[in-house]
Amino acid sequence: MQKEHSLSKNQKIIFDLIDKSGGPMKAYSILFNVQKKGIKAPLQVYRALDKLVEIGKIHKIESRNAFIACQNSSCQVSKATAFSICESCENVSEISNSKLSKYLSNFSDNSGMKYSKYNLEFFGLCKKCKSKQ
Amino acid sequence: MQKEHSLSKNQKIIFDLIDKSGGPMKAYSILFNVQKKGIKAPLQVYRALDKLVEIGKIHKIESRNAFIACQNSSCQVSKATAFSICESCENVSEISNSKLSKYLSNFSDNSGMKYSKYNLEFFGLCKKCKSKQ
DNA sequence: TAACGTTATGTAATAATATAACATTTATAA
DNA sequence: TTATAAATGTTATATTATTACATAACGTTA
Repeated sequence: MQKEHSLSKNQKIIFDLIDKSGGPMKAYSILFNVQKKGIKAPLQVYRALDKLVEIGKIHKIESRNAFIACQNSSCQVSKATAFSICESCENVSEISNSKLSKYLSNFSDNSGMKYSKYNLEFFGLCKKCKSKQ
Repeated sequence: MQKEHSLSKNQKIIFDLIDKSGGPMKAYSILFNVQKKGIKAPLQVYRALDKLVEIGKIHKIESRNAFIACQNSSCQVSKATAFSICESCENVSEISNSKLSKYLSNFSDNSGMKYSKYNLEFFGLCKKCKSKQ
């Protein structure tokens, strides 16, 4: 049993917003959406985002500067993430494929470096966008 | 035989700088370094970077907002990239491992989405930094 | 070479993303 | 309950990237 993180007020507000949105959200869009709840400054948002990333409740989509709620219930920490990104509609989903994660977690090259973390982003067209072409 | 891209003036200046640096460079650091060569504005840098990324001469390290010269001579287009990043000294190197690239290029999940591109970033401590701990 | 389309360049302004610095408050644990 | 860590609030600013518009260079082909 792992320790459950109880979120602080701002962390909870921001996590709930991202989680409910169902997709990736950008920091300033989050800020705009939580201003009515008293969160007024970028730093308040970034601090909550940092913490949420740290504990694995959300992930950052690096190529998009956006944040998405973890869709993988077993994901306690963000150390092995993989996403599929549609280059047309920008839909993002988290890939949870145990073969892939096993393969990457065990990957080592000839540098002698041991990797403790990875992030993988796949790009293409989702089914919907493909059919619209 | 693939078409050889001849770089324009600005593209060449900027590629040479990044290539010679031997590591990742950030856009505004590039700008600072090429001002003596007449490139004065961010947009001139970003335009050259965009083109160089497009033709595969450089890659963007998304998690660092930095650009590195392609270290893989066979890399004509940036569609399958993997990097190893040291979280202490920020050294970055491109991984060229045919098994890995084959595995990822052929990867498909149950979404039915066919991926045309991917970017993978591994994180850890390089040998040097590990030994210093 | 003239005319055309495409690619690259120059320049100014501004948008979007993220952090520094400092003061204060709240939660946690010894 | 006191001390320590974690979170918050606020202002200012740093960093990264794009919009908009004007001009120049290049490549093709009539």
